[in-house]
Amino acid sequence: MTSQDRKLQRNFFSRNAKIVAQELLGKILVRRLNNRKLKTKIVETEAYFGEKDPASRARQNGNLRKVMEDEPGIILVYGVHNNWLINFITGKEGKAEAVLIRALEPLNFKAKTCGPGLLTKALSIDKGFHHNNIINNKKLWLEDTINSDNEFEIVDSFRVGIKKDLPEKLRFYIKDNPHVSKK
DNA sequence: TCCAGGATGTTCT
DNA sequence: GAACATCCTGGAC
Repeated sequence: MTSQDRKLQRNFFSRNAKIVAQELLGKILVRRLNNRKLKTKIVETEAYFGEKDPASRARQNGNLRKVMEDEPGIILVYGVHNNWLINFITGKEGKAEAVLIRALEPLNFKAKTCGPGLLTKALSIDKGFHHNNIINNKKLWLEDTINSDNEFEIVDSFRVGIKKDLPEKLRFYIKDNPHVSKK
């Protein structure tokens, strides 16, 4: 199996954000920085729905919603509280769904990645990645897990740090992982 | 009680 | 439409 085979393709993202959020857990996020590859494992995600989600800024920001309605696999970088947050567009076009990456586990380097703002700093992800494609990207992409490294338990809960939340559990994380921002 | 981080809200271009 | 500053919440000491 080549590295290309393990890359997550567009059909992975073209499903409901809630499903994609759960299946992204344990996947490998690779960031090519300078001359090395920084590998991280996704340990915490949240699903967002731009249209009816009171927590989503895409609700009032027309530009963000436009991106969320774009095709699945698009990277959405969003500035908040002087930090950058990274999302992946999911669902069918025009659906305005996205998955927020909240926490990562660094595999071959050390960094503080227990939070959406911290992980973007650790990987040098900024506004330059906005509206790029995760599927065909030279600097940032996702890979499926190589072997049976998928032995973990997924926990669902309500989202964190949000003023107005939906009455749904849209936050997912790997149980007992030390890099999750909150238990 | 203090420090750090975070899908908020406002302002500038 | 995009950038920034402030406020609020959660975790650490």
